[in-house]
Amino acid sequence: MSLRHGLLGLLAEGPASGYDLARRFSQALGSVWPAQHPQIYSELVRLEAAGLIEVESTGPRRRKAYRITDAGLTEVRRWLAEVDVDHTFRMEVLFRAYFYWLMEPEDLKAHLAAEQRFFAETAAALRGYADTKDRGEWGTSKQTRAMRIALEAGVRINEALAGWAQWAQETDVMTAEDFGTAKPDDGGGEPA
Amino acid sequence: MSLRHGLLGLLAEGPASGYDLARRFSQALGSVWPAQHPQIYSELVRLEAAGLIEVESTGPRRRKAYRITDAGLTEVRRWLAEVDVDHTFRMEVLFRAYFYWLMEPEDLKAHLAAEQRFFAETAAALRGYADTKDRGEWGTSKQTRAMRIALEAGVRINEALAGWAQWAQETDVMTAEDFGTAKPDDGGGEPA
DNA sequence: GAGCGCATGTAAAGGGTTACATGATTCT
DNA sequence: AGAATCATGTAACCCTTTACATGCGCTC
Repeated sequence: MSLRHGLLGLLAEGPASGYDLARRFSQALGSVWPAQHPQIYSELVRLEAAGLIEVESTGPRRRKAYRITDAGLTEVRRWLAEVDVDHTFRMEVLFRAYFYWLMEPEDLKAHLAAEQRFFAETAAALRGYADTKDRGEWGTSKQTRAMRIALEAGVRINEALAGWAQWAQETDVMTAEDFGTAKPDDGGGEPA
Repeated sequence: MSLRHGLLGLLAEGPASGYDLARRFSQALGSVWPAQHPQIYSELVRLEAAGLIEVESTGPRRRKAYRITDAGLTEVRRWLAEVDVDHTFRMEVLFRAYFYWLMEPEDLKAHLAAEQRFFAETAAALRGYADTKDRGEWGTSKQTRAMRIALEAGVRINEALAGWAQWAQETDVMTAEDFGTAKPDDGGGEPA
């Protein structure tokens, strides 16, 4: 489970409320690890019970800000240093590609064009954001620099996918004669 | 939920058992949409109850092969054509990057080097597989061509991430003086 | 005082993983 | 005969999403 450690990581930057954390997930973080507020609030309760975070202050509108404890800081660091990275992705976009052969050629063309646009726009937006970091508009703290690195990955992945969508449209791989006929081929298609 | 439609998509290629499908997920598909056998078996039961698939045959070792029905084929196509793509990813690799500032510099260096190696190797393996497709070793069916497109995305993403990991190691963004000190900065780091 | 955004939560359902369990067939 | 692999399933638990619910504080 990464959410637990993600929350600890965010709280390592400074105290924050569940609402604050949910906002950060809905922005940058949510594009690589979605999380909605009910999950965040309940995870915070568990983290507090485990002594990894504690209530720092209460504000207006019964706002509760949490602060990370020493035990919590140790735990994030342990996660980062010792727990193996899970390299499996979950990307519906690519999952769908395996089934493109079931789509009508016009639908597929439109789909790929829309994907290309989407990824190119996302990449451009992230690139613009990265540029503001490079101009120093967010300071030069360690956190900012780490975010810059994460941002770079986002830019490159979105650029790569935009390029892929363009390639897929241009390649004749999918435009051959038998494509888009009503029925699938019989048989599995395993090689000799 | 994508698994339901993924199973339908695979069964559209031809009849298969739960075991077969689990194997395909553990190979190529699992890298973009993980699924273990208990989930697959129980989903197959639900798909059969919904009339989207039916038992085609029973074989040795009480093997049960399923075949997609016309309703099932219609349903995958509807999914591909009408249901909006969910562009959110789930990538622990990138999620961690937001918290790199909490890592010891040596640990981070080693981590990034390992990531670069991993992605470069994965990209190379996928590229090799894609080449066998381009040499026609798997035929030229629609399915093969769709898989070729999915494969290309895998190659490009892994290449992009290998490049990113290399860039992250080379950039001085993370190697500045204050990195790796025991305590995080105080305060949130929001801009002016 | 009406409406909006802040802020927190609960409940229920759905999706996904891990552990456990079993039996059949093939290979050596 | 024993080991490996094929093949299916159940149970328990955990993670995640969606819907429902509530109240406070600020602004117009």
